[in-house]
Amino acid sequence: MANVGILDVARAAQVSVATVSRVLNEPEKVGEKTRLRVQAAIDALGYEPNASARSLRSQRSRVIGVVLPTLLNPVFAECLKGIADTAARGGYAILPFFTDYHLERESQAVALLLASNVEGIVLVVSNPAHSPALVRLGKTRCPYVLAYNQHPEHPCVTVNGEQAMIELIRHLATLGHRRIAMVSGHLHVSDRAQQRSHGYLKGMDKAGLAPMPLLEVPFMDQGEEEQTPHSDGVHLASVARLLRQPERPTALIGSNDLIAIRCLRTAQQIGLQVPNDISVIGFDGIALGAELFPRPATIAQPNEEIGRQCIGLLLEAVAQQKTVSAQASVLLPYTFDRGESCAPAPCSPRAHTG
Amino acid sequence: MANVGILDVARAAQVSVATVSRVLNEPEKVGEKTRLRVQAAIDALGYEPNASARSLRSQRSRVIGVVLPTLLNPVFAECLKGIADTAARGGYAILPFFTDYHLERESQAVALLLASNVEGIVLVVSNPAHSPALVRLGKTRCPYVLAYNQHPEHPCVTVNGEQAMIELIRHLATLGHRRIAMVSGHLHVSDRAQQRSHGYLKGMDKAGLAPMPLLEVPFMDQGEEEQTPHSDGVHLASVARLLRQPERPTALIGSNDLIAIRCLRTAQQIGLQVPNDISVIGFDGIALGAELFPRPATIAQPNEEIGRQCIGLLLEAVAQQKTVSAQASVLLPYTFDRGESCAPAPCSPRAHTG
DNA sequence: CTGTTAGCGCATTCAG
DNA sequence: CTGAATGCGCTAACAG
Repeated sequence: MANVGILDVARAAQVSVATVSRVLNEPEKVGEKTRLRVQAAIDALGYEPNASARSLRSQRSRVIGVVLPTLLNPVFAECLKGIADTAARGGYAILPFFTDYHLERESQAVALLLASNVEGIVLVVSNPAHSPALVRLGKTRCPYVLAYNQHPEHPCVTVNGEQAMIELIRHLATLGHRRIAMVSGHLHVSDRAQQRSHGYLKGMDKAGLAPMPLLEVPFMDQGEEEQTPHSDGVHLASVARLLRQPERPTALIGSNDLIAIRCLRTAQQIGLQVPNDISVIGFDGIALGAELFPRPATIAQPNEEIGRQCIGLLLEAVAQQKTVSAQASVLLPYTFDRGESCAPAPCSPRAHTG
Repeated sequence: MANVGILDVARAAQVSVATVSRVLNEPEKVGEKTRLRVQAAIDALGYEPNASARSLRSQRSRVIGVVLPTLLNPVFAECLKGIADTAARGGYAILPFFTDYHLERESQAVALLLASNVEGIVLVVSNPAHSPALVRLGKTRCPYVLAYNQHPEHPCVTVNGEQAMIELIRHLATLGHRRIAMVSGHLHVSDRAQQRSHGYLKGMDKAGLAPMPLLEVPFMDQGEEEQTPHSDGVHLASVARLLRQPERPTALIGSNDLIAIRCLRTAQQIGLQVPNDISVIGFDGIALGAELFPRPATIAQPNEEIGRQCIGLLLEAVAQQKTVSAQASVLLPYTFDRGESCAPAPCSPRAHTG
């Protein structure tokens, strides 16, 4: 049992509790001999320092708080893996909360985390520009880092989604695509979606192409209530409608991989060949994509690395007793993974040649 | 900031700290008037009780520990969602650890959790029959519940994987399948895989069919090291070989959905039509399956519900100051989701008629 | 290098 | 119903 306290160890090792505490926290300040004896006692008794007491006394909880939208989107699961691994390696545990994209739950999570004496927080908020949770955090000395969000006044770890989109459009244009459509999750709950759709518009403009109306679809990892199930599986009605038109797009971009995968399904259901009839491209680079057929093209983010870097910045700040500055923000490189769902535009369906 | 202590509130409300503590923990024992005044002070100052101090003093951390193999398999992500949601609803936070199927990390996680004063633990171990982590836990008063594992001497929440497999085989036999093969993750790291493959053998036997050699494949969510990447995506060499044989199976069962999805890909890559040429069936019922085309058939487990029930049992036990008994184990119902990857056996490739 | 001692912030006896 | 006092288990001064 864990009911063996520091005092028991001290007695067993014939030393004072202070010495035991030292071999635990500052081993170098203890004599070789004593240290070994204490360590032996610790091992023998199976002593584990009480985390609560330690945290209360030292104001160091050895816990990092995490606030994520959802685990149902593998992006965040992958990121959390990076976070968890790195934190564990640094001797930290994590205390995660999931918000399902609800603003109140973002604030609530931050409040709970602060009360828990977490030494730092990594979070993904809906929109850093209008975030009650961030305001609350800002009044604090608690270091924090945003993941996936982007804002000049906050420390962020992400990729340049707008830039990535612009390059993607250029690439698609090179492949002969002219009718390129975008399907996005709700813009009001995600600055990522906003940036990406913005990049889409900008990219289309730069490429001299006419943007198509943005399709905003409900997204399974948004909101807590289930949607009406369809007997034949998930179905993106508006996308299906679009794809049935003679003037259908030759390329379809999902604002994230989950949406892209659903687009893929919708296209295949309709009987379109991917990528021969239509190219489908996603954003995120979730690992699961590699298992699919066709492997969806995607703008791949280093999701685990994003998590790792967040913890890295946080622990660095913690060590220096300061918060993470906005200048410490890092933009990680993304890569375009062509997968098997992206090809040159087909010439066939009434394409305006030239 | 959270640096407002109970004493500040007490002063502001003109009461003693004891009274403030009471309105927080036993409001009914405080006079209406006093309570309101104190509550007002709490709100005004934005007071949040210090979790560490509270935990230290009361031995109640309001935290549930969680030990899972990995987040890269959506099964556990979904389960964790159920855990997190239910825990939060009950006023509990979660402290998760991920083991990547390493036994030592299971023990280590349990040790850390015990030291953190968690009030209960839900875990998925490799094999409950030989689990150092469980042995350690058993010496404790800390209530725990196993998820997905199955063992008569431990409280477990899962589905009957063996039974499910037997029924699946029967169903496949009904559909005319005779050459049914199974692809499994490493058996030595998962009692689920063992049960499922055992069910396969039993089912084949009952159906009067000859079992085919079990294919054991490396699995992406096992082990921490990455495997050699293949330029054209993940490739199950042994499965591909099997599928190229003239006497190839007409149905392929993956011991979990991730494996099934990879089998799907492999089959499609080879040029087989699913489900016309071959049926592919998985196990787990991960939500993402519904987005794929073809939607993989699967034995669907209520993953979130499994998580919920674990927390339910745990909180119940915590309330009664006792551990969860093995008798409290629950076997949840599974359902066979035919998806779009399972069809009657084709007559064509050299099938032994009769 | 090691021991002694004083709280960290709160919940909980025990009086009143 | 409320207040004063005690200590949860540990770390951090400060002595020695």
